Amino acid sequence: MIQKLLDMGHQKDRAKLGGQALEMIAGRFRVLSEASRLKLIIALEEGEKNVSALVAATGLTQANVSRQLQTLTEAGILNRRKDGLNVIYHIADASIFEMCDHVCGSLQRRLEDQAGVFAGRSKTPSGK
Amino acid sequence: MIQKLLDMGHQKDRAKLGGQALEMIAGRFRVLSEASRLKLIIALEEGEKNVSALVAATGLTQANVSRQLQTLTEAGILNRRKDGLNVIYHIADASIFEMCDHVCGSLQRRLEDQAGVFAGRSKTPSGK
DNA sequence: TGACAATATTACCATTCAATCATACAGTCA
DNA sequence: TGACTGTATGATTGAATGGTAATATTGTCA
Repeated sequence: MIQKLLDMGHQKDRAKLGGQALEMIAGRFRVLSEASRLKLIIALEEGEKNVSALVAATGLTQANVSRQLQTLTEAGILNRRKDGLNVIYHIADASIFEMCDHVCGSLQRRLEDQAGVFAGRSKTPSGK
Repeated sequence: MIQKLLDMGHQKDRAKLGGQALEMIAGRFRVLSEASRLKLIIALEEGEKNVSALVAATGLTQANVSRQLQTLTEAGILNRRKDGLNVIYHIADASIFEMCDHVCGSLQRRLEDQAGVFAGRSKTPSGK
């Protein structure tokens, strides 16, 4: 099974992605599909932080932060390190930020097209 | 509000992304967080298809395909075009595929690291 | 040791949502 | 017109999960 999953990366043809691989990809997207988790990721971009600092930075409750950090860590997006009473989290997979930028760009293009419609200069008719 | 969202793309500093922008980004990820929808996207990579063809290509039920196509279209990822009885869908935002490749690469690196642990040649200790 | 601080976990509720069935709608052709 | 095909849409159900409050756990210090 591990091998089957590893094959995924070497797969030239996305059409041959198996159900398991698709589920893994979908799962990764799902981890990023919650604003609270994105908040945590972004707060960690400027440097590693312990839980208390993340609570302060995001305005989320301690229990919630702890929970979402677990999700992000299990997904391999964050790493944790203990330092006395503190647990310090940091970004383990910086490619996350490229993904966010990708989405931002995509959303921006979309919004600009929509704005264009209202301005009467539609370039990309939305086949309604 | 539109302007606030448009600002998103010009934002140099992700830390300043507002709550609305974060919700939009999370929403985009959420659309991609279901294997059935990824299946449809991948099926459309080789070219536009009508609903029946997508049902055949994915093995999903017609009602389900129709539902997910609606979600994808509303998200701006697909476009629709009517041709007689048929409704033909095609990719509207090809950057989706780069995102999938990104995730694939990220997952692959992660799996290889994990495999390395089992092989006794761990390069990236997982701070457990 | 006891008191305290930082983090994690448990139990729970409320919400979201994918999937399905049945049915409605739209377009074609006889 | 009616029969048929392709697609969309309620209505419903079950499962997953985010948020929270309370509590447990872990480590520090006096």
